[in-house]
Amino acid sequence: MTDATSPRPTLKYDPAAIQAKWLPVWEELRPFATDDPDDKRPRKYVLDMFPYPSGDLHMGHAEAYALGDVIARYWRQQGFNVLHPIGWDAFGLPAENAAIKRGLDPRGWTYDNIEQQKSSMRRYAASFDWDRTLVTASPDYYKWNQWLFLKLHERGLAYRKASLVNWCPYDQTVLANEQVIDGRCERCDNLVVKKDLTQWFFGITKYADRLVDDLNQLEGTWPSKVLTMQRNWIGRSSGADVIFAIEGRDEPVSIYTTRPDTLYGATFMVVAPDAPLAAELVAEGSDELRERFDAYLAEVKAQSDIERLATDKEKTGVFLERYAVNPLTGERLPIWAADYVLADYGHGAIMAVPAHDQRDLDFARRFDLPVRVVVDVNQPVTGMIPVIPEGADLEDLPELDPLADGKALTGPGRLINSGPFNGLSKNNAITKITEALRSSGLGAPAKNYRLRDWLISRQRYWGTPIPIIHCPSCGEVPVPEDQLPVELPSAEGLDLQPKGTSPLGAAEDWINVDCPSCGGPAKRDSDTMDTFVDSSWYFLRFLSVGDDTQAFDPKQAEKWAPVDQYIGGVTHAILHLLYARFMTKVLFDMGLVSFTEPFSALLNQGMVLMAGSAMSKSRGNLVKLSDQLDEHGVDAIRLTMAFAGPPEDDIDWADVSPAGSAKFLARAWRVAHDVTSAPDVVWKNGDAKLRRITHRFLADAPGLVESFKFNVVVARLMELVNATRKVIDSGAGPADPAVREAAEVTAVALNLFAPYTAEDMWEALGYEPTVALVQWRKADRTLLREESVTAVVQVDGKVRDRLEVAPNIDDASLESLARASASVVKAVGDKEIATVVVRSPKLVNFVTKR
RNA sequence: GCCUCUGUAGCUCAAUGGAAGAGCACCUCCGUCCUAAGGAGUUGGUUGGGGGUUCGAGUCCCUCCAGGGGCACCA
Repeated sequence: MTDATSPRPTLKYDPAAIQAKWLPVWEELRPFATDDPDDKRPRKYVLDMFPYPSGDLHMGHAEAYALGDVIARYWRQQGFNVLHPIGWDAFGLPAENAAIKRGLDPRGWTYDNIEQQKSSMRRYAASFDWDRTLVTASPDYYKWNQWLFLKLHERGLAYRKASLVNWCPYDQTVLANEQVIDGRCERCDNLVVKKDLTQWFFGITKYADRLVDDLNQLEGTWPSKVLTMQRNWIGRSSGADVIFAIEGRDEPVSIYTTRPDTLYGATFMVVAPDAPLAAELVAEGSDELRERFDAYLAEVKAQSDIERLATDKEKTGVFLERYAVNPLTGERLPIWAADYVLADYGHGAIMAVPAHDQRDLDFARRFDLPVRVVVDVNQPVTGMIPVIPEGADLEDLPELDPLADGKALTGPGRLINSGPFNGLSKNNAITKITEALRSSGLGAPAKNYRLRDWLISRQRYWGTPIPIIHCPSCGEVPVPEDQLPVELPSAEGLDLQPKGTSPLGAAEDWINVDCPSCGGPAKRDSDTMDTFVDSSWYFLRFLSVGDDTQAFDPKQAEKWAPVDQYIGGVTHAILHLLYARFMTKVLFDMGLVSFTEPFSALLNQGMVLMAGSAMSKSRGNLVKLSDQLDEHGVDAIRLTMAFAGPPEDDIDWADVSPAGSAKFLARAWRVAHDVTSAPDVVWKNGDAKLRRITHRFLADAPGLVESFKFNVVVARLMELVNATRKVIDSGAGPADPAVREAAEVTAVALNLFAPYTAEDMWEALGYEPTVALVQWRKADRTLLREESVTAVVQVDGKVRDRLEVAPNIDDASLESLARASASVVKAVGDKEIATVVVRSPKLVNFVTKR
């Protein structure tokens, strides 16, 4: 029926069939296992942020794991032994809330979801090492959370203190600062209130400097956006502590300022109304003053954070009828209490310099306080050179009157009204005045941080129990290491409803224990740990899953860690990454790891949107991953994720075409099936043009993958397939060796994006599975060279001629060729040539005299 | 308000300071009993606007416009 002239019957590309065909083969082959101790390949650790098992996988997971898998598969093709594990961040509120709602144990709900996600990931063909999974909710994981807690406790890095903490009235639990977004609970979006409670903290502020400084190591391999966010969050600033005497008080008061140069411009002092100092200062005042202060304090405390943070809010405050003394001038400064000064930053008190600080200026204008300019910003300086614009009329310079125009002068300048410091530049004055204060014992250089210690205790059930026993006679007693883990008791019979105290407190059999120290009756700590503790070190546990003698084996850490490439959403740009970085430094100090940063490189993938907005059930724009997989096949979805754009950009599902991806895969697949030559054909006899395209691709793709330009790789692959098709249909034909070569390269490259299709092509081309372990072929450099290139000849920048020349032509020959061109001669006419720019072999430009 | 990134074909993106390109989509044609798959081909641009540096600017500088992100009483 078929003869030479009729088209070959079109083969049917059936994604469902090839998925069913290859999945069991791979399960059998275990191509991604990393358990061979004799493996001599160099190592790479590629890690995707592990998922929270809140249901089946969704489009966001599909994107993240598609992109992470490109990287993992790529490094295998480059000859690396790639560790690419997966686990579950399985503790936390959603499981507990779901359990309450459905009357189930969080355990069952969590593990059911894990099973579902696991089977979806397998079908999705993510190249995970399935022998290295972990679940943070399992006792053999959280035992080591508890162990770490005890280690931090030993080092004074885990401690309990009473403080005003963020409290979510809906979830009935405390929250870390990091979990409060715009004054609202990160999880449930309800307004957060402040509560005075005794809670457990990790001393992350002790590491603040290192957490900032070590970010420099990550410059270039982490998104600069994330580095900025980390720096902002830690919020290091430097300046000076200045000691002010207080009239009628024995003890002086320290304030912190970043602008010691403006000390002569201080016209009043402000203390935080909720700081102990404020209460003390009014204690001896009139009844009327105390009443006014108490009313103000009550008002401030009643404010939600969201109200306090409103920047356009008018300044409020109360004059405390007391005075401080400027240590350099002896000037009396009235002391006010105002809520724009925070009790828990610096010393809870400031010197106010309204001329040079916008907040102080707003306050001064509101309460008619004096404003004195001490830095003349009309004399700005860079280094030693004044930069007043040349010819500027000094009379025309703007008046220095912040009181009138409401704008504080924050820029550089020279000091005025500052006694012996007049004439110094701002930066110079900062040094000089700080030094003057230090030598007379009135101050010292100081640093401050926005970062606060990490509040880790939670009054909820579904988390790691804190391994501390409270004994009436011995106090806080750590659970001895050999008694770990402190297992979470069954939820059965416990009321998990949030009520402000941990549900564990009601587990009588569990909470009451003998004190490990004195043997007397004692109680376990009933709080559980923030789940960010779990995820702060999980990347190390993957190296030693199943080891019940240690959290991780330092020798394995030496071998694999730190993570070479971490992949995850930008939503974790602050919280998770900061905590993992902190924990790594603690482990470094303990001598357990030899590195100080956990993730050498970070890739943030964007989100998957639908028609411009985030997908959600309530919006009714939810695209179900399982539907997409059923309709288009796994490979088409993975390819769509990679092709949609740069990984860090959001993908709008309304803008992409999974059907188009499937069409391309079918084309590629058919090309492989059209190949008629045998695997041992001699490449060099193949079509030269196609071979050049193939080898260009081989040469370019690695660099593109390594710079995460997956979309460009896919576009290049499409070009390659189109070119191959052309040779098959209207060129040298399907038997040409170049066609086979191109098809093989396509199969190997497609393994990155579409592993099922790639495997099936590989089989059609006559090879055994699995294509995932086939090495990337080196490009043949000699094929990349063009035998001739087009040189552009310009006259005065306008293209006048094009010349076909040898790629290695020298400047002189190219110039004389160009000079000989008729169109050049015509364009130059009788004008004189002034300059000739030669950039062989691509360009000659004759510039004429004008 | 401050800082920052990005504006190139309908969409997604390329282009060491040297000819403005690719993929997808669109359109036309071939093919087919019909439809679709499949194949061939053609369109498509003031590189957000303006100014500057340069022999030469998408690329460097200034400015404006638009969008994204971050920070926003942390002294």
